[in-house]
Amino acid sequence: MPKAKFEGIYRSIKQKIEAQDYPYQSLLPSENTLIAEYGCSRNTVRRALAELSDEGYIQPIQGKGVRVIYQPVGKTTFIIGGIETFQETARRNHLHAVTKVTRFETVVADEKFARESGFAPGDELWAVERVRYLDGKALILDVNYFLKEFMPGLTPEIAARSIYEYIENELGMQIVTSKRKMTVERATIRDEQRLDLNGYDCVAVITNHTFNSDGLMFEYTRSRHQPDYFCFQDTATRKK
Amino acid sequence: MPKAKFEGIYRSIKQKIEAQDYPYQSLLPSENTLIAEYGCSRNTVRRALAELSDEGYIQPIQGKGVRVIYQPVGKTTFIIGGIETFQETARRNHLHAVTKVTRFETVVADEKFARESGFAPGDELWAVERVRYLDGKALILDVNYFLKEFMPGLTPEIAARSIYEYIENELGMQIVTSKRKMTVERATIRDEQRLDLNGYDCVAVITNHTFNSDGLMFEYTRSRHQPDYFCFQDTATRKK
DNA sequence: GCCGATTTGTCCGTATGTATC
DNA sequence: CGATACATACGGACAAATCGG
Repeated sequence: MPKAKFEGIYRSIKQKIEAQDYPYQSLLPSENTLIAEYGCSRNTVRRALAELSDEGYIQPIQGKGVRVIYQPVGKTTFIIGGIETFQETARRNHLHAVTKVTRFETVVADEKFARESGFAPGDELWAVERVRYLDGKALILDVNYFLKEFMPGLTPEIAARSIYEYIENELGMQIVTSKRKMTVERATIRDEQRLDLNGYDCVAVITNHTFNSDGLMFEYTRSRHQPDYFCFQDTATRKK
Repeated sequence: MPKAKFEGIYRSIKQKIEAQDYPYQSLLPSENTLIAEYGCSRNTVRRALAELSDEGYIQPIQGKGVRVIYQPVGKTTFIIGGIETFQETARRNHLHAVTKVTRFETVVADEKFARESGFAPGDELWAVERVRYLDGKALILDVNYFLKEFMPGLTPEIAARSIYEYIENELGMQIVTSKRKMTVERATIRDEQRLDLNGYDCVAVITNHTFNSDGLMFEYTRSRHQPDYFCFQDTATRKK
């Protein structure tokens, strides 16, 4: 059940677009029509539309209407967008997921690592290395660093299950913002040892800074992906 | 000069954050303070803040304030984010850019290509292949398809300069939304012929669907990047 | 633990500007 | 030119979260 009104409207319209009830290239009902339909103010409708516009579902055209630009994606694509846990991603793609913890220890950030990661020198961190398997193939090598102070009770067993679930359900901490960088790097010896590289000499690397609901960075992660199952989606809008 | 009021406020605050006038981890002045400072309504301030939040500059905390989570990026990073022309990217990174057109012809979308690209079967398209050089190294192989009907006057000379400039300045057409997919693919024979791969056997591939201000898809592009200078940035916020 | 002040989150109604047809 | 549709802006109201006394 959506808490906010605009969210319900957002979901309703989104669903109709995905069901192609509002088909690709068609114009949505006008804002005034939607106001009448949902019994709300103009601002509330516009808020829902803004969200859909951000996600690349629609594009408003001043004086004309709101065009649907959503097209259903091919079912084979493996999407790593938004902030999603490994488990969520696996489930959505109907794949069997296994996680193996290959390192679990405490480290202290030195000057150099602080600059790289964004932590402060002297911060005590959990260093966790995990290999992710999908359908028996080792595809992702994750190296996470967590501020120890925020999760003193972390264990290898939790790391093998889902750290995010632990953070959100056990600790009641909310993950809000995630800043990511995507690059391609040559595979290291360690990549070759840990991953099924399938002949590739490169990996896709996602570097991640995660902030909790207090605006504090508590996680720094580098994920190294075997290229076959890696896909990253994005929508950008150009500033006027 | 910003047309809209909220945009001026957005830029002002953004600048202060980048100058670390509002430093990392600090709280912004409260909305009421900003209202007084900029002489505007609450909605207008909030609109500016929403934009900054989307871009990962700030994170609002209900009941507490708005935390700055922006940290200046290292100067070596080469960012290909937003919708930016090749020239804009080169200029921002102080690199000398050259473009060579290696293919320029008309094609008609068949059934298969229509499914891949999102064009309609039978659409007449410009097919343009270009190699991008930065500081003398061939780093990017672009293959663009444009709806011919929208740009009948396209020439190889324009393609060698800047097609986006032509579209926006000459044709007065506005580019609004761009949907992108990022993957990593094994380098092809053609990649090896055209690019300075520096020993890599992979390329980063960005697949792009571009919509104009009428919400019509008029461009489909696949850009193949040599890994060394490739970086893609993104900010995600988790839904409640 | 409670209360009140502060701060952000949501929603409403209205007015005016601008682009399209 | 007028009607319609989206864009911007204002002001007000109440809810929800935080924090200090």
